[in-house]
Amino acid sequence: MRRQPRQLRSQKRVHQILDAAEQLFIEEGFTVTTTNAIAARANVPIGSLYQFFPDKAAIVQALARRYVALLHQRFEALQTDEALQLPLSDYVDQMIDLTNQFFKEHPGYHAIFMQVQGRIPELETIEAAADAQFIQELSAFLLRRDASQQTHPEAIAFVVVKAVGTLLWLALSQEPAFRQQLVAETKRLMLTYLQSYLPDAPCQMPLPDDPLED
Amino acid sequence: MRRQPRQLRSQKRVHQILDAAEQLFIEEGFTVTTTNAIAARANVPIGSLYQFFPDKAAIVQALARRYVALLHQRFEALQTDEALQLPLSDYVDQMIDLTNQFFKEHPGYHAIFMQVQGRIPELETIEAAADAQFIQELSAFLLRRDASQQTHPEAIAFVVVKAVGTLLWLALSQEPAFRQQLVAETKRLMLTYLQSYLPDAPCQMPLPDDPLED
Amino acid sequence: MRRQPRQLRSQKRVHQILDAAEQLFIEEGFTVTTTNAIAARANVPIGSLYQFFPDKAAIVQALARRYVALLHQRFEALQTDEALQLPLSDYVDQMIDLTNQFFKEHPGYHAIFMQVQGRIPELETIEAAADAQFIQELSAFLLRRDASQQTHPEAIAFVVVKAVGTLLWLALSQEPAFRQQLVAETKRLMLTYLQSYLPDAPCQMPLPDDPLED
Amino acid sequence: MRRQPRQLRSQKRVHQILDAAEQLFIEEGFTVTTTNAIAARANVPIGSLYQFFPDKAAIVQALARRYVALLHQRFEALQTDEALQLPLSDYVDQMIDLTNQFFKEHPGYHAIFMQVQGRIPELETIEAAADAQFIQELSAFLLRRDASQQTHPEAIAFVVVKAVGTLLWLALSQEPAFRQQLVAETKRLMLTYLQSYLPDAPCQMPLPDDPLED
DNA sequence: TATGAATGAGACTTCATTCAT
DNA sequence: GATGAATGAAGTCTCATTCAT
Repeated sequence: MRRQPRQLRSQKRVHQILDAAEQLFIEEGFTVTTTNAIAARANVPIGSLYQFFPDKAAIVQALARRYVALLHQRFEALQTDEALQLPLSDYVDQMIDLTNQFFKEHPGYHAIFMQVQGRIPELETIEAAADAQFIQELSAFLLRRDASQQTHPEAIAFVVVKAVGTLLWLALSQEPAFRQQLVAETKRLMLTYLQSYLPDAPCQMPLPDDPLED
Repeated sequence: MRRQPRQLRSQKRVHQILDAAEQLFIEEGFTVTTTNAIAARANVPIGSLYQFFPDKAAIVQALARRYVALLHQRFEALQTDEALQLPLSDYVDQMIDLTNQFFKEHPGYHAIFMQVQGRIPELETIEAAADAQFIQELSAFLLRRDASQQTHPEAIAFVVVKAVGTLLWLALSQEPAFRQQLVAETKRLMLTYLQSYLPDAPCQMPLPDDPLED
Repeated sequence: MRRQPRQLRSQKRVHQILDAAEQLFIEEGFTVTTTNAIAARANVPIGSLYQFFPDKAAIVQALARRYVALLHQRFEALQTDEALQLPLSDYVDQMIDLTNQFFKEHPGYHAIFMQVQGRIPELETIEAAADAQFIQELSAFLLRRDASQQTHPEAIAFVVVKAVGTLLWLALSQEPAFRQQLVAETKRLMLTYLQSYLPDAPCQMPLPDDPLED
Repeated sequence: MRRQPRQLRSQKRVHQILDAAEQLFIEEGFTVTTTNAIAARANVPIGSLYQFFPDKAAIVQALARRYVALLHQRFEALQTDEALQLPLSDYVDQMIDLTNQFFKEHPGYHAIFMQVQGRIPELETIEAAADAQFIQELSAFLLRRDASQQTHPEAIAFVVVKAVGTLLWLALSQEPAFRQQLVAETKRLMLTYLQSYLPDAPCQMPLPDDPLED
């Protein structure tokens, strides 16, 4: 960002811009969305937009950071000492419900990261950093559950983070009934996988019972 | 396509164009790549390009169809009667090796489908049709292995197809050592998941042994 | 024309081309119509088209000449000795009915001459020559009716030819009822005008009675 | 228009663009004239041109509206109560002189309307509305002069408006001497025609005396 | 500091015409 | 002579960014 917005009005403007950009990126796509369109939707003069953001890329970056901070904040709440006591299936349930909820609330998250693929190096960096943090936390968590055998917790965490992310995101655009099935299957996918590494977990694996979802 | 290339030379030209487009889409991204750049890279006059493709979108579509046909052809070779006799772990190994191999050979596959997200409706259709076919075949295959309990094979197949696709694609851009771990973990992910539905398979799940990779 | 078509098939082709061009110029306009479209509509290879016509302009010119010859041929039939004996009102009636009929049969006539305005010098020449001939014949005809006073028959004939041409052409695209009124008014316009120069004509000028028209 | 030019400089720019377009349309024709050429002639960057006009068609439309407004303004000044007292021949003289003067000053008027025939629907609408207004005013005026017999003043007004428009426009491109004759003949054409509907006017119709013209 | 009109390189696409087959 | 694939100059229009006000 070009200028740190100290005044209240400025901070509001930055938020307006990011919200407008988010909407337009979702509705129209990143490339198609013009900076003038963002400014117009945000009710902010284009000149002011460029006072806060040096270029279009900076807007996506700020948006990405906002997403990452938000998701991370929610995710952290799950990696507590109490969570260590939960049955693995409960932990998986909560993690996936949390992620699913986040995607429902922020459909721009993946949309942006996918569309901008490889065109804004800084974005890759942000994504990589965010992933690294998730993976780091998740693998630490797994080690705390069972430090005995795991030789490569980063790969495991990577698989968990990315598979969950993708499946839940794709589920979003499916018919409601199918989407529920997909969410349930994602949970089962993760549970069976993690169970294979955490043998203390109970072996019974009931068929999913399609719990009601809002 | 505007004109069906009947002569040999024309068919070669169409391939040149698609190859050039593939390279550039991977190197630069879809939006940034210009039709003139594609024509230049293909050593084909821009006018000739437009004789075969009505617009830029048609090029990605042709590329997508080419990918889908190729991948499907390989995939089909796996869904044989003999494959039904294989241990599940061998089947999963082969499926994932095959997909991994395809992605290594055609790094444009996912790149294109991800980048063009939502901007070319026809492309969504092609992707949806391809997915539907994979999912259909995979779920039919799973049913033939064990028709007893499965209530929603489409959701299972969806999860398998999409998770494998994403993880292997992401693995591609990782360091070789880590990539090998990811491929192995993807196999384990799929195997534990499918085993939970096909209980006839043996329960022993050895730790991955990081096989050498080229 | 590049080559005189001697063979029967060639002559047929030239006609096909002109007919196709006529249709397309009327339907789409001169500029928008491509030579390839003309060839396609005429079921003639584009290469053959260019064997007969050196360029697009040559096609319009040939078309123009075809129109002019046809209209002139009809017009000549009116400038006879017997027509000299007719009451002026009958002569005007016939001339206007003839022109109206021609425009109905050949809606491309004016369409082409108006649209190409100033872009093909040769076309101007053709039009000027055609006009000159009409004006010449008409003024000769008027002189034969009454040579006593007329000092500038060319101006009179110009006014007659152009006013009739424009009004009937515009009438073509009006609602049938209004078009009939316009044709009748055009007759009255010409009759009153010519009567003022040919005083032997009867003075009674009945209101038009809207004769039925097909 | 895309943006209403509020500042004085912007309004000047719009006028520059319209003036440049007018010149080029007259000199080269509508289709041949490029938007870049218009911008260059107007000394305005092409981007600025597109700030005011969404596309090439919009430029002709604006031009057409400018013409129509101007001509109508002049024409209105003629349809006064005093004009009702004028001898018909004076009224016709003034109307035709006015139109002739307008065409001399704005040779683009008819040029544009004729060349664009049928390619820009909005232009047809503008022309039709303008014609309707002229015809409406003229027929109202004629009715006020003599309401007794006229059964279809719209057709009469149509004939007057279109015949005068065409003849004076064609006269423009003739040699001066012949042009004067044509203008005089146009007056006579109109006078004899209208006299046949307004019998109170004197019957004497002197031969035109070729008044000097600038 | 705030504004938004101005800028122009460059994208996509067309089509009259040629010429190798 | 007949064909139609090949050609590329040129047209329309966009949009990220600046800078005078």
